Amino acid sequence: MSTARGPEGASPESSPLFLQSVARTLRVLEAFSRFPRPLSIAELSAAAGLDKSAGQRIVHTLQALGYLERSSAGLVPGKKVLYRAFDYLRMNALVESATPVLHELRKSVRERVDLSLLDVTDIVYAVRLQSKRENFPATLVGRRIPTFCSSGGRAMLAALPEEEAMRILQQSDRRPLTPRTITEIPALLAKIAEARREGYALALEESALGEIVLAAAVLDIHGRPVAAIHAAGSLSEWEEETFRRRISPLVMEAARALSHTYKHG
Amino acid sequence: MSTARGPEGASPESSPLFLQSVARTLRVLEAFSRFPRPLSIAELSAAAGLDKSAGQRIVHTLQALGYLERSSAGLVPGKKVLYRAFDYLRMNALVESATPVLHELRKSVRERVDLSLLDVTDIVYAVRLQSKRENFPATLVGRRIPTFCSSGGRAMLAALPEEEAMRILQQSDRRPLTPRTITEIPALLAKIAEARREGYALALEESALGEIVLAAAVLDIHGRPVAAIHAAGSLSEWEEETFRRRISPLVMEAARALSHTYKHG
DNA sequence: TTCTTGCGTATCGCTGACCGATACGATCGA
DNA sequence: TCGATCGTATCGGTCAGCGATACGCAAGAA
Repeated sequence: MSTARGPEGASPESSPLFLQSVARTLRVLEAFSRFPRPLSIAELSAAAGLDKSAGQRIVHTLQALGYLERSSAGLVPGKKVLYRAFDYLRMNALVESATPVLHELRKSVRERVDLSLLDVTDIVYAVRLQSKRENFPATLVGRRIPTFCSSGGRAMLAALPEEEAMRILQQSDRRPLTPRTITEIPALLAKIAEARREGYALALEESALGEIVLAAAVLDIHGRPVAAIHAAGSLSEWEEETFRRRISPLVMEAARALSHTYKHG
Repeated sequence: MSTARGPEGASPESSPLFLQSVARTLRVLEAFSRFPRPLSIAELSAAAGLDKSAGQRIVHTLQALGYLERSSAGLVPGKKVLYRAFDYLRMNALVESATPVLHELRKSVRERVDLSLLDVTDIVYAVRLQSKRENFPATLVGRRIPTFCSSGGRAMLAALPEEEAMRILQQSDRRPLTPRTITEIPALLAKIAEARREGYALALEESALGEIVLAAAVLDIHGRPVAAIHAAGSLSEWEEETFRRRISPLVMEAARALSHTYKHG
């Protein structure tokens, strides 16, 4: 997100090894993240900070390669991006071993269960086993939400050295996703401390209204958090206390089964 | 795959608008498709047809941008590729409207159901609702299998003008995936004709042993096939005739519900 | 130990791939 | 009939990127 860096090192972007042509290419594809609709060449160029000519060339090439497609309303991402996601998922040993565990968990909790991966200030959903009808983007693999306001994110922050968790909180864009999103650092630290104490984290309507989510961190062989297992229920069907009591042991057990096994990175 | 082209036009790769730097970048990311394991800079460079220096620069940049990550055993795809897949899926109106339909279908057939998208000689799975334990890569979104030997692919070929279907068959790399894969053009044409007649296509152990798959095509507003809905069962539990009789009406109904609605392209 | 091989990393002068200004035709609404 | 905005195409200048080269390190063989 931000270009802000710690005081320590030279940024990778200023290295002579950093190719602006590569960065430009990816900025074009990333435009759809901010503007999720068919875009014209001009819009893509503007979103990527390019002039019309540069945009035209990059779009032409990406289209020829299948990373962009023309729809009636403009350019959209191409099917090739799905192939690349497949490459990611199939090579990820954690995703592989988590899949049967999640299915098992899904059977016992009978609610939506997810596996998310930690990516500093965000978490990404890598496996999702949904239950009921929900709003569409929220059910997709690749979906990203802020670490600070997700149960899984906070479960992982709780497993990090405090100073490191603090740094991530400070880097985060802490705009609330719902009226109930906790955004103040002290309150977040309290929730993280609670997660450390209990072994799981809970989020009440912090990323979607009406939703209660509980998560536990998956640790790698060095004890560092790499992923989290979530279980999500509806507040129309669950009391907070019942949810905690019934679901947390199952989620923690699933997370423990995956922890300390692989190097995961 | 092949660079072979029809006689008609200048290839997009020879256009002055085609940027080799963009193509090189993507060739690096595509290396994992052929070599699904952590790769060194040297291996990535070789796989992408680059010398060491060019590879070093591109890898450095992709890593800085989060499209490559370092694992203990080498470089692997980065989480950013998942974000791009999310952009694809959330913008795809067909995927969106198919999701509830697939859930409904899943409930009535109680077997794995998928939505696949046509990409000329391949089909890509875009939504997957699995049932039992299966081999891992076969359950992932983004997975690609040849059009000619998948039930969904053949259902879509049946909805194309014959000459166009023929051209796709001829372009295809028709190496068998299992001993039971049908690879001869006349036999394939017969299966396609059957699909056209029945309204659905069937594949018996053609992409995975022990698996019976049945699919129907989803048509866009112009009547062109854009996707297919699959239902997959195990031969240890199903007779072919029972499967056809019980499953085909449900799959065809689901495909019909999605057809002719959106422009889809 | 010493040599070798392969790795990641870093440097640097040359050059052609790419830049961006420019122009043209089509489409669409006002 | 305009003007705005789109996609498309052209072209000479130049700097981003090329690739040869070299260095340090780690692992394995001799």
